[in-house]
Parts: sequence; C-alpha cells; structure tokens
Amino acid sequence: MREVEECSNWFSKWEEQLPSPEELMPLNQSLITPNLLAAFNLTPTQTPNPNSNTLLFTNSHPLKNPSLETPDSITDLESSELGGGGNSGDEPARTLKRPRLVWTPQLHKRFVDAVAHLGIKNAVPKTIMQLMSVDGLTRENVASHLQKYRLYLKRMQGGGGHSGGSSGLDSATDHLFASSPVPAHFLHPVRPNSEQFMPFVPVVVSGQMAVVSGQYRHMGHFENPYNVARQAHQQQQQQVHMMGTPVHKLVPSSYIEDLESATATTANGKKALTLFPTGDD
DNA sequence: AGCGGAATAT
DNA sequence: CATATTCCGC
Repeated sequence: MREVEECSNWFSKWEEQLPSPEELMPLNQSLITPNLLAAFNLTPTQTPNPNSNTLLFTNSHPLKNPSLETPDSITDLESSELGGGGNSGDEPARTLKRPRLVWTPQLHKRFVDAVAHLGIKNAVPKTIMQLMSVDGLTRENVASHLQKYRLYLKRMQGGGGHSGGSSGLDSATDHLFASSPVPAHFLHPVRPNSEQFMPFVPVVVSGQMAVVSGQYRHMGHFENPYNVARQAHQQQQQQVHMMGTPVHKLVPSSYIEDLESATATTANGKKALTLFPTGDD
C-alpha cells in the first residue's frame, strides 16, 4: 500500500516542521495592553521573571501619567479619577492607544516560523497572526512587519551590492531579520505540490511583558557576536519521538536568539530600556 | 465590511 | 529607522 507510505512520509514531514517544545514553550508572550497592566498595575502572581520572555512595549504615553518610573510607583493610576463623572475608571479599550510593539528576535522567529509553515501563499497577516498565537498581537502589527520582511527578502534575492553604498548585505536594519534564517522556500516560487499547513497547536498560555518607558530607540548597537558556542551548548534539545518517528530537523530553526538585556539610550532624551529575554530558547 | 498590501505618517 | 496608520483595490 503506497498510500500508507505516503501517509507516513507526509506525517514525518509534518513532524519535522513542528516546533520543538522548547521553541514553543518559552515562546509565549502575552502582550498585555498597557492599560490593562496599568489598570491592574500588576497582577498578584506576577513575579517579574527575568528569565521568561518578555515582549517589549514602548510606552510613550503622552497623556496621563507615565507612572512607571520606579518599581514601586505602581500606585497611582486607577486612583486617577474618581469623583469625576462620566465614565470613570474603566473601559480601557477606548481611546487609549496601544504601545508600539517591539519585535524581538523571539517574536520575529515566531513570525518566520509561522510564515514558513503556512507557505508563502497562505502567509497573510491574519493567518500569520493566528498561527503565532501571541496574545495581543494584532493583524496590523503583523502586516506591517510582513511588509518590511518582504522588502528584506526582496533585497536579499536581488543580489548583494546595492544602492547607496551599503556595503554588502546588512544595514543595521537587517539585523533583526538576520537573526532568523530565511527558509528556503521563501526565495523561490513555492512548491505547488507537497505539504504545507497542518493543525498547529496554538499555545496559549500567558507570559509576561515588559514595559519600557519613554520613547523607543533601542539597542543602538548590538554588536554581539552571536555566541554560537553558547547556543550549541544550550541547544540540547530533547528529541521528541512521536509514534517512534524521529524528529529530525531540516531547517535549523534559527539561532541567535539571545541578546543581552540591552539598554539603550543615548539619543538625546529618549531612553528606552529594553530588556530582553535573556537566556533560553 | 474586511482583508491584504503599498504608501504614507509618526 | 522601526512601527503605525492610512488609503485603495479586491
């Protein structure tokens, strides 16, 4: 029975593409709306876990009180107005704008994985967003990022030398993208035939987030020679065997995931603290 | 009515 | 520059 063979073959492929537990697990981030965070100001069980991934936000908050200076200044906020009238207190959703999303390498990796799994064809903002299953991530966020990512891909195929004098192939801009290997199929016209898209297990858990105050401008420079060694070391992944099928990865799913908490800065007045998920992937 | 995608704005 | 927001064709 051929069908059986094909079937198993197919399944293997599918498995290959599954994100490893490590990839999945540490990867959830919950983007919490700042308001929410602010509103509650901290959740009871919220231990600032420096180890867990954090998604960064920029908190430019022009409006009222950017009160997240000191860790303990978590006190005003909800007490802001009371006697007022109108709609006091909650109903945060309205009128407040979401902070700028910061695409960390981890988040970007998720993005790339999602796109890879979907195949270029189906990779459109909404689907990508769903696959990523990052709480709070909007279609717009993804669309915007996707747009830029495409430019990056295009640039990359186009050839190396380009306008401007950019030497070679990186313009600081690309660093983020460079942190995640571009899957093969991205570059050439999709293989109309085999596989693609399977049930994906959205992992919806909750994580944490980090908020940065002030405007952005982050990691002005991470000339971090990616610690490959370190990763190799950490890369000790558990291999999962489902049904006795060895999971073997064709696609080196990205590396260079950790950068240290960078603090950036400098640019006059604008300070952005960008803490990074240090550590594990 | 909503999405995707380029263009444009912050 | 990195994201957000707008605009426009489906």
